[in-house]
Amino acid sequence: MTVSRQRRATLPDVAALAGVSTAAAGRALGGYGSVSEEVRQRVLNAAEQLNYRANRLAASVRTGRTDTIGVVCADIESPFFARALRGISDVAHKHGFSTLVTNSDEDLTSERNAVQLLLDKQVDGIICAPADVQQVAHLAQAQGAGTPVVLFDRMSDHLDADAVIVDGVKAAYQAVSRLIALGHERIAIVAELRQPREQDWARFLTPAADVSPGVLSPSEARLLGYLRAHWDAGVPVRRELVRRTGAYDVGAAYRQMKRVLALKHPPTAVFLVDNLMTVGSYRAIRDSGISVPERLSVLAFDDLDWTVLVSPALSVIAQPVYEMGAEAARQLIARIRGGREDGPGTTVMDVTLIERESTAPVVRAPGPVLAPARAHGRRPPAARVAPSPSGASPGG
Amino acid sequence: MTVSRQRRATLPDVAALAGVSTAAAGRALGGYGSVSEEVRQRVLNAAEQLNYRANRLAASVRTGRTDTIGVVCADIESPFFARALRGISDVAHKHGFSTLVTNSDEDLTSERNAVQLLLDKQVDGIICAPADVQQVAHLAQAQGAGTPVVLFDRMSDHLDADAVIVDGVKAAYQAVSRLIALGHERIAIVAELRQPREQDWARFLTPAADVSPGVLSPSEARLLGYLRAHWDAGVPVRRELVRRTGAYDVGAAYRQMKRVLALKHPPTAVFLVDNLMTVGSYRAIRDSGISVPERLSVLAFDDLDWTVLVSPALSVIAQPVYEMGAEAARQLIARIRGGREDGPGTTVMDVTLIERESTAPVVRAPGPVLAPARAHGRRPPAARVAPSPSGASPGG
DNA sequence: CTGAAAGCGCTTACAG
DNA sequence: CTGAAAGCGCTTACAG
Repeated sequence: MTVSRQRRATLPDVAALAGVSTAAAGRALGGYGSVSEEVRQRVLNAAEQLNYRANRLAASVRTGRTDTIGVVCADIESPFFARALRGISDVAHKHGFSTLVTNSDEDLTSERNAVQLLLDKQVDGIICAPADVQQVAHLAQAQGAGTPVVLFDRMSDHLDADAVIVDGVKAAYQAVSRLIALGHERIAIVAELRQPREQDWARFLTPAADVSPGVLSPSEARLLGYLRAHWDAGVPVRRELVRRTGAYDVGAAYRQMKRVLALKHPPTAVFLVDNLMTVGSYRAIRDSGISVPERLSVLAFDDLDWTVLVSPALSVIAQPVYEMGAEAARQLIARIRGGREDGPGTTVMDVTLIERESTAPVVRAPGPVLAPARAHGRRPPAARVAPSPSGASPGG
Repeated sequence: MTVSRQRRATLPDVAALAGVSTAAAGRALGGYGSVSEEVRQRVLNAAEQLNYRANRLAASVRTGRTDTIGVVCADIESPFFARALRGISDVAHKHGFSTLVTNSDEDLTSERNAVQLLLDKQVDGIICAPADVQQVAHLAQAQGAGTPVVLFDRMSDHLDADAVIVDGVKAAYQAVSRLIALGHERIAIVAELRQPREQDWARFLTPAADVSPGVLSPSEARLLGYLRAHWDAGVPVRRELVRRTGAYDVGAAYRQMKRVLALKHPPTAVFLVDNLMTVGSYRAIRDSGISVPERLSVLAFDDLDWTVLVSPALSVIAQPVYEMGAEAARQLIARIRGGREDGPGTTVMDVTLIERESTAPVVRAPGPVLAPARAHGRRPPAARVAPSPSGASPGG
């Protein structure tokens, strides 16, 4: 079954049928310049008859605008970016822009290629969640060539651009402080922390250190908040409770969580730093048969579909993900339109700590912490005890 | 801080610097036609010096190709489409195509606009999950204008196009038959079923009816499989157990599930037809405090991150989502490249029934089915009993 | 292999 | 308001 591919009608076709010049036809259809009502009607009729649709590419070549926003996600499959994307595209559409979405998979080379592709396709501006906050020369170059850039979820000291973020340090600080207030002193953290940067951790360990958020990846920021919450509460940080996966990888999170639970002195609480870490770690917790929150309090970054479906429901730090995307789009469009005279700025959005059922006051563990797998959630709840007054960690 | 926007170098700029014609420069950089090695080098050097990047838009205007695939998702936020999108874009990139992603939100008007936008942007082909399998004239028109279309997740008798789908009738039949084999006779189903089509259901109710999959939406296909499994097993279909939400809406699924659980003769099993229905319904089940699988077996369509995180782990019908996306992209690219002589065809992918912990043999319910909310998962497991030999539904 | 010219389908000054 | 012409930045026949 062969479909006859009749050539698409072009502007000259319409103009000829309407008996006017191409220029007039373009003006009538494109909403620029001025035309008499009579010509407009003739052209509109002709266009309809020919089923005419303007070739936006051709127009873009001429005008230099594409009415398109390029987006570089770090992981398009994660609920975080999926939701943010919706915020971005809702705002974009409202303003007559479409979005061209790419994915870096947290890989710098992929990100550079993605940015290049967007630039080649002449997007009017770029929203990017940079894979590496230290390596952003390609973004600076885009800016230099006249394509505005808005950073999303991560900011960088090496780029003078608008950014829409959450204060990861503060959010983690709030989360971990809450756990400490519940009496926990052995709090594990599972985080990506791609770059080891152990030397920087040492620097972070100096309470007075002034660390710019623009040199921290999201997971580093959250680690810093974790550390600061400990210092401020006078709770020592246990190195073995800080678990680095090295990548945004569910399996790695699973393994790190398993490992930390198998310690002679296991944690009584855990802070999971993003949704991938949460999925992997939570699976490990479930497989280990540890009862939550009796033996282990769990607090996770990012609210997800399923956080209320598990038993007990997960306590979380919720980010305003949709709104973050929407705001990034708004800022970018303002730059594209040239309506902003001010220099680049950073917009910090607020998070919300939602306490559900997975966090509870610490309880003295009398026996072994491991229980048979699958028994999880079927045992009677352990008696809840007030936080132990002393700061001593439970005896081995 | 003003960034100096120096004009981007163009092909004539490069040609001038290299001391050759624009045509030669284009050939050297574009990989078409032939150039001497010496010219190539001079041009490459010049391009590098000027930081030249070809304007792909301009090239597209000339060639009529954009190396871009348009995608119309029904819900970009759902894990199903997010994963499929990855399959699509992985294959697309491998073949030198990028993707332009739009979203219909299951709305026909949005879909028409999206398709129009993609066409205006001159995409080389379109992958679409049509919101309405009956209303696809806009897609036929795209095909007529020479833009190939591949249907994804849903096929239509009204469009002669390639399609990549799962056999929803068969998959649901398999799922529900399994529940029946476990002794369940009161099996609820929660499904979108936007159009009431009650008259068609009546037709479906005739076992012999030959229903073409191309006239069914995914949820209708799954309903049909549900019905057929009942007939073939000689189990009567209870109208009150067929719950229609009318939209892909988590809240509506929650309400329908609540309602069916509140029936005097509640179901002993439930089949959840897609991931949104599952999230909403599962929340209702949890809030109702019904113990799974003791009082209610749960079987859901689509495997998700969290299906193994809840207690008990959910039994599911898993679709090969990534592979479905990849295959759709492969087929579309083959059409674009013109390498296919055969007519359009439908590719049906296999699903897998994964039995985990949420499905079990039916048990006679001695007392009331409702238990206090939140008690869920904390009670000792009910004794498991073999399926009752008679087909009688439990007494009220 | 190479270049001058035309052309893709639009929009934009520029006269009238 | 209207049209003839030039131009956006490429690629494509067409001669040489």
